[in-house]
Amino acid sequence: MMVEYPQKSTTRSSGTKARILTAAEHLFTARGFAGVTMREVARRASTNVASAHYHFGSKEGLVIEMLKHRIAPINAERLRLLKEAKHHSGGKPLKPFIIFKALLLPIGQAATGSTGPDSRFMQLVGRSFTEPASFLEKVHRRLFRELSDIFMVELRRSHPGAQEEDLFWNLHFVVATMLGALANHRRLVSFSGGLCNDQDVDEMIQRLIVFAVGGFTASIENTKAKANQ
Amino acid sequence: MMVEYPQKSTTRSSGTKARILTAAEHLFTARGFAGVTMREVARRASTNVASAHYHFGSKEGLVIEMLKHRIAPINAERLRLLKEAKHHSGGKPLKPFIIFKALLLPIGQAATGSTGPDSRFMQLVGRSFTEPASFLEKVHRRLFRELSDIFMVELRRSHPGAQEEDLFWNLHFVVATMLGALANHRRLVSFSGGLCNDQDVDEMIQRLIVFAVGGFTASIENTKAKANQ
DNA sequence: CCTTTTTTCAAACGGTCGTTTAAAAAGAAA
DNA sequence: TTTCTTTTTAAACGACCGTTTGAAAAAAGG
Repeated sequence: MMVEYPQKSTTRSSGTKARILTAAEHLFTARGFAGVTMREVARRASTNVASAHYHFGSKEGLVIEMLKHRIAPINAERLRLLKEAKHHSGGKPLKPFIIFKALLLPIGQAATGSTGPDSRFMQLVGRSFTEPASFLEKVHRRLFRELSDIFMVELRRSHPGAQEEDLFWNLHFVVATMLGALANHRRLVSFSGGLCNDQDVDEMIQRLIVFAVGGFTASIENTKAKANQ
Repeated sequence: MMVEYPQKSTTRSSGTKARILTAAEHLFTARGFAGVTMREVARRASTNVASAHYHFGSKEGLVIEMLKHRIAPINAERLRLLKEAKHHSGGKPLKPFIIFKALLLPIGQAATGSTGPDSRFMQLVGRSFTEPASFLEKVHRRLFRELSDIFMVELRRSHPGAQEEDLFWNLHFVVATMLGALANHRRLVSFSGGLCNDQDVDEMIQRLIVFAVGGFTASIENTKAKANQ
């Protein structure tokens, strides 16, 4: 599913800026940031390179703005689900299952559009983390730092006896599982000989949540057991 | 830890080929495949671009040969550990903990060299999976297809009642966790405010194994419970 | 209408890319 | 040494990169 990028406010431009963003999303998803040229983006958007630079300043600017447009709504939905869960919990600590559902469900929703599942978008997010471009680190910090802090608060509340360090490690593993699973989805299809397909995104997310909660809980329990012995 | 690449057999060359491989490993690790030029590799290896093309044919050839040199020994060690475990099990199915230890320990060993831990190499492997370059897919199939098949055999033996599909999904998640955790290790250090460091690779692998086994087991049990209800 | 601002465009700029050429240097075999 | 093969080198090739220029077109304000 490729989203449409609506105009921010009342500008005079036609849909050129939005077309460039959509084209960039398709191309960067397929071939990475370094593997796509501004000329290709412009051609796919039925415009020219100068127009792309006029709207985004630079190639970096285009990449950053596209990632923001895609990731920000997902993170907003994550925080909304978390707040909703807290509202229904009556002040009690949330269960890990609820916390990680809030973290993982929205990315599945984002990948399930009106035209069916689009695993390419999931690859895009996963890849944005492993691409070595240094300017991406700043974007990630801006986009995910606050999210990480808020989820850590809930994890602390739900595991009062746990070490801070353990919570960080295991949240890291959960995020790693999510990113790795999304980014390398095609390998599963290939190695399973087609037995596992990539059409049912919901199924994948459900499996992912179960795995993440299981790993997280097992790891926390393991450390607790070691401390008690 | 950057390995030294010994000469394959009795060639007339001096260490140029080995120096190019080492230089390529450093640079590709730091900035990705598309982000490094042949000229940079040659300069770091104290030679010139024509020499690199003479030894490796093309930039793709250099990337492929470097990955092979690094990954093949790791996979050999994985198979050795698995065979050793089978030898000690007396014909009984291996426990998931033993299976995943064989899968995950060797990558930790590879990242712990004489000069201390080198998380850059872990990033390299993780990145090689998310880089969009299509020629990498062929390399991965060659390097990991057999490994995947062999580990699947052991997982089937240890989970006789489990669905084939579930085993594939959860092996995928384990590998995804490993790759994601390795590739994005720096984020953990950053988001934990330095509380979790990246110096103790052994600790990381131990935590990874516990998480992986926990997630795998929980997911298999979950499906079994659903089937029985 | 005319003026002013925003948006689009073809063309070009300076640079760097992966790769190749052709000749010199080095090494092995005799 | 002479001959033959392998390795190294400087220089160049053609293509493409991100970005900029300057002017035309379009839209908005009066």
